Amino acid sequence: MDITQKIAIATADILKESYDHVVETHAVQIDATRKEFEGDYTVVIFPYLRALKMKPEEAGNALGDQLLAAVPEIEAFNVIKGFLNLSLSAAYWSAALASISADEHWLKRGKSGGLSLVEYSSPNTNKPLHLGHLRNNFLGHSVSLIKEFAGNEVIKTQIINDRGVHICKSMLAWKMHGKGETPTSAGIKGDKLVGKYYVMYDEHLRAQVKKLVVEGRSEEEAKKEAPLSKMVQDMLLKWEQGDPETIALWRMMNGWVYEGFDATYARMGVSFDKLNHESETYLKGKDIVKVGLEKGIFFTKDDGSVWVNLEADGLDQKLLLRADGTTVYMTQDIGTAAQRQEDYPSLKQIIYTVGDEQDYHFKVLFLILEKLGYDWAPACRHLSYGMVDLPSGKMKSREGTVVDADDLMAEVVEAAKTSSEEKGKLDEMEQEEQGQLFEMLGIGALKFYLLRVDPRKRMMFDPEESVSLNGDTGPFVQYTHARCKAVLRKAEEFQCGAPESLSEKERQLLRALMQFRTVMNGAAEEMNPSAVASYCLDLAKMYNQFYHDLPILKAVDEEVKGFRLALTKLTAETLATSMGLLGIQVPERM
RNA sequence: GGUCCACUAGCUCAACUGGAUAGAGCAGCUGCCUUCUAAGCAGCAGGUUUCAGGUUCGAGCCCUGAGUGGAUCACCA
Repeated sequence: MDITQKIAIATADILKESYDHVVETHAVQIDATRKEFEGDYTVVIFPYLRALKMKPEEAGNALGDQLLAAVPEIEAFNVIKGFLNLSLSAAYWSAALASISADEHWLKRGKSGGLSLVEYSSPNTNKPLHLGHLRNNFLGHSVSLIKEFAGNEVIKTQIINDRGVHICKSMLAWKMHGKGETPTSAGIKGDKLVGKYYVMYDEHLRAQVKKLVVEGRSEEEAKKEAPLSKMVQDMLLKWEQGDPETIALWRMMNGWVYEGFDATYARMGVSFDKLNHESETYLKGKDIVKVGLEKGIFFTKDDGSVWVNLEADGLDQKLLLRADGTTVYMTQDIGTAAQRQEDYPSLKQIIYTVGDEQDYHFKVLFLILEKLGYDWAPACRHLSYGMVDLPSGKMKSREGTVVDADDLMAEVVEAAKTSSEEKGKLDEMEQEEQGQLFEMLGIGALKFYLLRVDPRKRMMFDPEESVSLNGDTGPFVQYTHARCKAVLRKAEEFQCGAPESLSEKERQLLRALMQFRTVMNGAAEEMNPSAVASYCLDLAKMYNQFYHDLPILKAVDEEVKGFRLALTKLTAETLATSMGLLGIQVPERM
């Protein structure tokens, strides 16, 4: 049993037996003792002062005496104000380390928990991925891993927005100006090529609009009447009617984009178990809406459009089908949810990784799903994250301030290479292995940089800082792991020792290592990878202090040496596992 | 205008969900490599937690009001 829990139970017992004061064990507040005070764990006793009718110090001493007698692991205590600081024995700590090191489940995934579907990425198929997608993908992927580790079965999924006007724009521009250009002939990635035509369309359209405005039309009229707009609408219509030539073009250009995306995803280290194509699920949305209409969950307006009334839930009315019977965004999301229920009958939850500008949309979606009677609807979550800002402000494709995902990844890897070569520690490493290491460090730095911030918060992207390998960064954690490994390579066979006394650094490190499961479960519950990142940093800092202050291989006492080696081994494993949950690999040497 | 969300050191972020003297990193200054990896460690400096009230043993965190910034309130996705 966890020692803090043991102390909590003992505390509750004492309060009940001696003072007739009933406290739930989970309500007993026990924290790690702050480092400026003597002790390992601290019981906060302010809440019991009234019941005990004592002053803080008096109550602390009374409780401390009884805990000392009741819990054998406790060796000593001190009281400061309303805080009872408990010191645990060296025997307890070494036994704890030995037990965790031998526990084969400690660093392995749990088993309980239902089937969760995590959706992320979901880009439009008309332009390449950018910095915003990186945050989205890293978050979604990491949350999948964390949920899985906590015991859930997880299906990683994305919905591909392969339908609608935006892709038609690229298609049209390619048809008009492409001269049969392909990714191979142009020598660029497919997503980049399609993006190029999307931009081209936009430029031509703007020129046409400008001309019309000069001729006296309003901005809005001009946009509608521009020849290109009409051609795009025409093309969309043809697509919906299944015109073979249009469909073929659509297939080809989407194919280019997918190939490009796949290359980007591969480098990012993210993957998907299941894809949903919007071009396939939007029709299902229509069907579901019709069913809901029959059940009286939705209603029809005079023009024939279909709505849902959410006024009773404090929201407004929301359109689900246009008067002409075509679908909207919400309809498609309903259809996709229904499709998923069919694909996975045991589905318990869907987690949607989507920017916080869509908070309202998901509030509405979840309400509708609940009204439609999906029993897993209340468990659905919107993993809502804030936008990534640049020092120059918001990213805007119009102004060319978008940070391209491929470019950025190439940059961070290059930066990792440069700094590594400056340090010159890798001379003995094979060329190929070096390449892998730079990749690991660069991408690791980028992922860590984007994941260490609370997902819900908007964050600032500083290009300089993102490639930095010093300070609170991924490579700092990776370095610490490599450092542990270096020690372990030099060590002979060892057994976890049981020293007679422990130093402060050893206790701190071990206490942090023992926090592992609690931290991971919390991160899973909150869908918050930043909690894992913070944990990695804490652990790495503590290990480095420990490493710096105390000899490991050169410890004189064999018990001490064994203990410190065991600490080193567990630290390496814990760091590797934790970083793994962020989707970051750690090297053996660097 | 309605609703929602932010605001913490020069900058970027923490703070175990109400606990001790609010912590890290970066940037600045200063030390430590003939001892297990210096991508490290240690130190100095940096704060009225946007402001004004309130709740209580105790508030960065809860409540009220104000300020600043952002999102959203589409028959776009």
